[in-house]
Amino acid sequence: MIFELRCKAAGGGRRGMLKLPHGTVQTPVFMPVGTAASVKAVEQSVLERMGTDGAGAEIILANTYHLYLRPGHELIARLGGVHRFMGWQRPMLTDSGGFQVFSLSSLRKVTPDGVEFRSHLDGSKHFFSPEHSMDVQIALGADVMMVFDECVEHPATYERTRDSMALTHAWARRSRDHFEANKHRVPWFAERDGHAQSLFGIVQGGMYADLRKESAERLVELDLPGYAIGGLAVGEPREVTREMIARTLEWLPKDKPRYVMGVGYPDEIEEYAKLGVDMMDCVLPTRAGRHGLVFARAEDGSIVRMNIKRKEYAEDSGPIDAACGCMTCARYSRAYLRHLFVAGEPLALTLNSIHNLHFYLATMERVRAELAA
RNA sequence: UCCUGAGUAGCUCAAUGGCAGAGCAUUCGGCUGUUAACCGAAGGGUUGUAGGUUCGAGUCCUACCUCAGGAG
Repeated sequence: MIFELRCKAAGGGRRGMLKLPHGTVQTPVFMPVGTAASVKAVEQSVLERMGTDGAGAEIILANTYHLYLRPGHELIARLGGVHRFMGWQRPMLTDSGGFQVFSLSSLRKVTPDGVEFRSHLDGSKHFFSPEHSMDVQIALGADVMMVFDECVEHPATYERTRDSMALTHAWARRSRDHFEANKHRVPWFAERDGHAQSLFGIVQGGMYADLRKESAERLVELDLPGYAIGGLAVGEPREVTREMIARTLEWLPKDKPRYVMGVGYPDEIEEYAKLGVDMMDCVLPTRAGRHGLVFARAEDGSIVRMNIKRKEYAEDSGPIDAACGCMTCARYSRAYLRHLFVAGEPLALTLNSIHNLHFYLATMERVRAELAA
C-alpha cells in the first residue's frame, strides 16, 4: 500500500491517492458499506459507474463478523476471496467485527482474550479474538483490514472508557502480530506486484480528549500503515464528534491515511474531509435510502433531507435533485419514486440507494476538487 | 317468502352485560464502522337503523335495513 499526498489545504484538508492491490483510490474518499458482501440493493457494476465523473465507488466495505457467520470465510477463501466471490474488482476494506461487539451487545460477553458472541442468526455460540478476526480477514482477502477493537458505548464513564481503550490497545498489538505472522497466506495477493493486505489501527478513547491522545500515541507505536478513529457518532452531539476528530487528527501521523469510521451525514463527511480525514464510511446513504430518505442540494448549495414518502411528492414530476447526475435523477420523478416506495416495490430501495450514494460520492468529488485548487 | 348466520376505524377482525381495541392502510417523524425494504408517533368510531330491558348494552329482547349461505 502506498499513500501519496498531493496537496494540503489551510484548514487541514488533504488531497491524496491511496494505492491498493486492487487499484488506486482518490482521497478523501467515501466508502459505501457492503456488510454481507453486498452494498444493499445496489448491484456492483452500478456501483462502479456512479459519481459525477463516472468513477463510481472506488472502494467499499465488507464485514468480518457477518461474512464469518454467513456464508463463512473459509468458503469464501475456497472460492478465491471476497473480491472474486462478489464480483468486485476494486479495492475493499473489511471491518474487524469490533463494531458488532458494540451493536450486538446483548448477544456477547467480552473478556480480555476476546469476545464470546451468540449469533444473531441462529443463536449459536462463537468466539472472536484479535487472532481470529485476523484469520477471517486474511481469508476474505480485502485490501485493507482493521484491527479487532471494542467500540465503547455512549455515554461511558472515564474509567470504563479507559479500560475499554486499554483492551483495544492490547488487541491491536495482538492483531498486528498475528497479521504479520500470517499475512502471506493469501495466494491471490502474490500475483499483484508484491502488494499485500494492509492492517489499520483504530483509535478509541470515547469522548475524552486525553484518552484519545493516549490511544493515538499507543497505536502509532505499532507503526501501522493507516489509522482509524472509531467509537464516534454513537449518540453524542455533533460538536463533540467534530471536536474528537479534530483533536485526534493532531496526534496521528500526517503522512498516513486517517479514516473516521461510521460517519456521517453529507455535511459531516464534507466537514471532516476538510479537517484532514482521508477515508470515511457510513451506512446512512443506503439505509436511509431504503427507508425513504434521500438527500438533495438546494439552489444555494445547502443540503436538504427529503422524505420521498411524503404526500407532497405524489404529483411532483421533477427529479429528486435537478442538478444531480445520478441514474435515478436522470430518469425518474419524485412522483414515481414515491409511488414505488409506497407500493413496496423493491426498485424503490435500489433507486433511492443509487441516488444517495451518488450524492455522497459527488460530495467528496467536490471536496477533492476544492482541496486540489 | 321462510330459515340460519353476519353487520364494530378506510380494510380484515377482537372485545364475561362494566374505560371500544389490534393488524394492515393513511399522515408524519427517526435512522451515522447495517441484527434495519426497519423502528416510532399521530389521526381515524352515533359499534347497520329505530325502539326496549338494565344502575350500565358492541354484547340481551323486538322490528326494520343490508349482505352471505340454505330451503321453497
